Amino acid sequence: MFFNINQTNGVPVYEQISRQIAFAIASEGIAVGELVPSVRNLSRDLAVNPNTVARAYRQLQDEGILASVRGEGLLVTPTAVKQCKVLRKQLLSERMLQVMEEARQSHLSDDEVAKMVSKCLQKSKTSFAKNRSSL
Amino acid sequence: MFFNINQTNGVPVYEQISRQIAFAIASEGIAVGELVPSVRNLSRDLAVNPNTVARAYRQLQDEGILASVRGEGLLVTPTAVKQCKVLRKQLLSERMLQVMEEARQSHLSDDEVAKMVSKCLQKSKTSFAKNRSSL
Amino acid sequence: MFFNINQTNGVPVYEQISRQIAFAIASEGIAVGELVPSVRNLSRDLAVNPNTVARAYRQLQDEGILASVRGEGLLVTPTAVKQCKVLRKQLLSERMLQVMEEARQSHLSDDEVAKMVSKCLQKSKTSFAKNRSSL
Amino acid sequence: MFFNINQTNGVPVYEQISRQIAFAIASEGIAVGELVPSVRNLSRDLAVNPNTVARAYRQLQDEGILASVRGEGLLVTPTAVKQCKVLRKQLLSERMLQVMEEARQSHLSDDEVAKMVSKCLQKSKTSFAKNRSSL
DNA sequence: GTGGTCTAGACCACC
DNA sequence: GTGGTCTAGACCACG
Repeated sequence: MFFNINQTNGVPVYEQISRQIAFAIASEGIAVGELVPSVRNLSRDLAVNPNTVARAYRQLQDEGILASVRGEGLLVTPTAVKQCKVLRKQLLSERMLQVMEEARQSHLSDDEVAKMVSKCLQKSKTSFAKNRSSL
Repeated sequence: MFFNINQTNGVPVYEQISRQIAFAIASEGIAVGELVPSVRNLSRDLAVNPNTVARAYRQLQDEGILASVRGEGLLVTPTAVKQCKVLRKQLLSERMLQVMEEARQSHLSDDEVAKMVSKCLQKSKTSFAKNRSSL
Repeated sequence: MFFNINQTNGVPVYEQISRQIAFAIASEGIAVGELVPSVRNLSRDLAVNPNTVARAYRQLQDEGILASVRGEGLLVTPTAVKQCKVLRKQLLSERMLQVMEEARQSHLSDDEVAKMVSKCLQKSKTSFAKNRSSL
Repeated sequence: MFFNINQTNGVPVYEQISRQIAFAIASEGIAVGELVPSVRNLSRDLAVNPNTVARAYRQLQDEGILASVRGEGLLVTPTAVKQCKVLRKQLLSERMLQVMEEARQSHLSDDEVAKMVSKCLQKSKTSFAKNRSSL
């Protein structure tokens, strides 16, 4: 599993965590019935406070994506994959739409917007490939 | 001028304002040498606390985009258009890249990402047209 | 408003708080559109940590019962009364049923259970009256 | 003997066990001098960690309700029935009173509370009958 | 070892 | 002043 926490982009850390966990479940990087990393381990790996991880996990529990097993840990519920796939699409397209609308408001021409989009798409592809190969 | 303030999307209101002022300047919706709306008026129009507008203006002054004229108000500096055009590109592509990278991280396929992008682009176009016509 | 926090009965404090806020809304002790007590004030009054109150409030926000207004506080949403009335019935009857089932399991006779119930009902009535008059 | 363990209602499992053992003794479902089920057997039957059963038994030993016989197991002490009857009444009426007080605090009218009580009583009766017949 | 709750206190953003 | 986030660390319950 690979996490990418950015402490300075304004997005709450707990939100980044819960989101990335959900994405991992959606893409079946974490299987149903499996335990997610323990609060303590993950907090150590990400160098964040355990409470922050706990909050992310609590959020996922509230959504029925994780369930706690006493003394064991938190496991992925049977319905989680479906939920996470929906969630992923929602979250991403929500943000994407926001950006696109801001682009429109900026009075850039259609062409310029389109150009910027394809540039960013391309850039993200290469940066993603780079991160991937560095694992 | 048309502003689009969203009180609930997490983006600070003062930043939405300063950004949209800057975009308006970039697209020459507000001309160099012209006065921007007074804090009082704008805050009334946007149904926002005057301090919030004042803060947005202060930020633009700090960046040299606006300058105060005693007893008159705030006017757009000669260098503002250039600065705002740069700023606009920076801000937009920064956010756009962020979103695209998140899309990559979500393990959606290139196709799915591309489809989502074009959908959002399209959607933003229509919603923008709608808002525009309703002015 | 009167709160009754019990630090030692096993029920999480944040849960007691959110529940009692919800009950207050259900009985219209706090009106729609009104602000609930500030985190800092309530935490001081109840002698609990502000984070504990914040957690209770966050839970109510997640349920759509409260909504935050930046720089102002948290207010009761228009749909809250309805939701809280439903919630109240749910929470109470859930607990009540649990107790009744435990009573059954204890192999007490119907008569003995009924007697115990009416005794407790009576007792709660007088204790409630007492608390009420002592306000 | 029939146990009814609920892993998810917040009540510690070991307490559910010790309580139900005590109730069984109170109603003479387990006779004085008899051995209670072995930790190993009971933990298997209840699908619970042996430590959890051991803890429940330890608690009952501490209260003098069970006593260990080397090489044999744990037996019900002569004073147990009396103690358990007292305990049962205490535990049940304590919880029941708690619920009733919460009902009062919720500002439901006497009538509504009474209605809810009788409903739950009824419901518990039928659910108990059902469980009983399914043994 | 696991998660859950709570405290104390810092810092930020907004009004 | 308001809520929101995060850290640090304690204690509990459970396995």
